[in-house]
Amino acid sequence: MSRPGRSFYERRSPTVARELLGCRLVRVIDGGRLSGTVVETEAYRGQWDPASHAFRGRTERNAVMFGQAGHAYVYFTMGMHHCLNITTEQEGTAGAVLLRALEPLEGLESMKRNRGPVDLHKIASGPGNLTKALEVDGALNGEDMVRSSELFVEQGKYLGEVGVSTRVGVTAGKTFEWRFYAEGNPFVSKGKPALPSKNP
DNA sequence: TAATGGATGTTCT
DNA sequence: GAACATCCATTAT
Repeated sequence: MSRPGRSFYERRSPTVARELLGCRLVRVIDGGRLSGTVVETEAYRGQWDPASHAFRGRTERNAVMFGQAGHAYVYFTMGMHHCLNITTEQEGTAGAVLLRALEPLEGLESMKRNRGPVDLHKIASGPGNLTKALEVDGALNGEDMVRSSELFVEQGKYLGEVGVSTRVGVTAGKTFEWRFYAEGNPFVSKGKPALPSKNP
């Protein structure tokens, strides 16, 4: 299985996000492989994207988003969870793709141990659950996923129908439909409804 | 089955 | 001090 090269990631975030569907995310721990097929992603960019961490410019936390493409951007959110992104775009331009859900392939027993007794379909469904299942945390922030032996992507192609929607859990930037998912795949996280019902 | 809110810590205003 | 790229248990329908 080959890996996408640097140039795969050095493109616009939404393009990379769509093409990551069907690829395999691999996490190596103590020589064992935990992996799964990417079934849900979200694209984030920089100054044009008000939902992005990089919208207000470079800070200590989001510096990785401005660097070379193909690196891991891991951040801690909501006091509880880590989220895993892969940086995109040309160096100097901010961009990243958030990995939201995997369909588990290898290391299922380890993932179950990491997550506790939950439904198989939910083991790596949702960005916080995904990082917990694969034991990804801040120590991997900045990791070069093109060269890393601990965390990387293997080439794959998704041939099914691609669903598109607004991004989950963001309050700004709703004009961009930059969430991509494998249509009908039970491992995709449902997220919040796109339009919460409000009384008039 | 759908909606609500608490846990929890980092970042930015 | 407020907001936040979340998750899940609890409550209401």
